[in-house]
Amino acid sequence: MALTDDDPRASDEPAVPAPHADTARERTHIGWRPGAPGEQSYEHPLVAVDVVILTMRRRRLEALLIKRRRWPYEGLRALPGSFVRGDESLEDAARRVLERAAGVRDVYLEQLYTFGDPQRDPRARVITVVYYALLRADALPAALAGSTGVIGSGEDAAELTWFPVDALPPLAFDHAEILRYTLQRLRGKLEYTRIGFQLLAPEFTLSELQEVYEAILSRTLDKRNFRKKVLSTGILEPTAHTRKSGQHRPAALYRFNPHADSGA
Amino acid sequence: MALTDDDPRASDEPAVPAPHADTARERTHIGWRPGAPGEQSYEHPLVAVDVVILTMRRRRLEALLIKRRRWPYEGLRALPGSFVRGDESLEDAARRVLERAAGVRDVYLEQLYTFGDPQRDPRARVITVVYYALLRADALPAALAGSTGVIGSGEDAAELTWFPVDALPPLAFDHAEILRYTLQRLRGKLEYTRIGFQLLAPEFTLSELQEVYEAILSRTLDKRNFRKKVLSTGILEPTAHTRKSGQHRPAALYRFNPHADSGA
DNA sequence: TCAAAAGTGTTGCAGGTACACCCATGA
DNA sequence: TCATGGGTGTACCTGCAACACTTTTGA
Repeated sequence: MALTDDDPRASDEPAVPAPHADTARERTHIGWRPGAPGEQSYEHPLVAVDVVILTMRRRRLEALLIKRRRWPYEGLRALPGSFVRGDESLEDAARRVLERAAGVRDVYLEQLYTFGDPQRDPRARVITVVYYALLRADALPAALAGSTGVIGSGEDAAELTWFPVDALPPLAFDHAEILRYTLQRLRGKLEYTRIGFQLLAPEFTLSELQEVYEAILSRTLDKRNFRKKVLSTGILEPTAHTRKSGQHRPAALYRFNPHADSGA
Repeated sequence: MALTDDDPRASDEPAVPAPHADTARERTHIGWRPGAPGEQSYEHPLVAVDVVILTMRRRRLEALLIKRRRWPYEGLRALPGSFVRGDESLEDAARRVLERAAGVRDVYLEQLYTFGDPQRDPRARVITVVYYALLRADALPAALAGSTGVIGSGEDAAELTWFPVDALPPLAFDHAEILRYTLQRLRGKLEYTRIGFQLLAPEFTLSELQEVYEAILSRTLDKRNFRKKVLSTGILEPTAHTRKSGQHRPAALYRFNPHADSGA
């Protein structure tokens, strides 16, 4: 996790104390009892959500990571996250994280898996329910359009950076495993659902769609077979528009047809 | 959830108090504060695991359910479950539930999904990580070989009953939704993994294997096509044995070959 | 006229589906 | 000899993979 449970847009830390921190606010949190790092003496686990935020940038699939500013794993990158509040659903918590980290709402969001190894967080027993979100690059807020952005300010400023999923930096906690698993799931779902469209603007070229598939599957696809297959499903409808880019032939723009059958 | 966190083989109740119960033991549990039923005033959620325990009985897919003996949903059936202990992983917790409810170890167990609606349990905010387990009917303990068994004794005795998944009784909490989702997942996995074998004894006939597929998919399959397909994958090896049953031709027994490629 | 991406068809193969009859056994 | 489940083969169709050249545009 990375964003606090308490501050609206703020630090990259959940409200679990570092081993020698001992403020009143921190001690109000259950699930942790004073002790050396690594000591296991909790009664009930804490519950967090972490969100793998993915988008297409520069023709690659990239994930949004936050730089940790405290122990443990200080300086490493981590997934944005938060503790789950008492009155919100897990998905609501994930959407809250998503809005704080990426400033977006109404994006594709799906629960991935729940990670609960007792040792996964040296501070406390934290069970994390992981979601992944697919964002359209065209709908990113200006602060995140570049490779690096900052949310919050002053003490609580947190640096957010996009990383290609095939060139990730060292990650905190078990977040490397979580990202591996996310990609595996995404590859599986790509075959029998329509999640690929979630990474594209409402109108897109067939080449752009193919790039999404190639980025997720990390292999190239045959252009003719790809077009044949995707058009034969009937889930695309042509628009009257074209996209001119560079000094070559403009590409026809298509639109996703939500009324076509099957998929998800 | 259904089995307590405290007793080794016991009641169908987690250690969350009924609204007016107020014993010392119950009050030691965090996440709940005194109040009328339905009142939401908790700080941190509790974490439970529930386990969908499935097996093939009488040629049908059946689930093991416990009869609730307390408010809420008294008398209804529920999934066996427990709170997660501080020092055990989620899967360990699921295996503990599995051993208490069904008396089995070393069975196929997989995490399904995490359900966390704030209102899903009227007693407290309980997030449940659901696992599903596939049991071989031939390896069931005697107490569960019949349709109904009892675990624990006296006050804590709990009645466990097998129900066909297509003829379930009214279920407590959101457990009907959980079972629907389990079947959906199982159908999906059946296509591209080998989970079907997890419901069979080490040696089995092709008809038995087909029955497993038909029970999970809830449709009949063509016998010739089914055999052709499953044999062509090379994941079965014939044994020298046959099974005689009734007054007809004995069936050849096959064995799963774990060294064949692909699947899971 | 060149560079760069868009666009387009055919063929072979593998795998899925539909479909009906004989076999081995015990009562 | 009969009833019961075990066991087998062919023909069609669909979907996937391999494969190369022409078109349109702006510079």
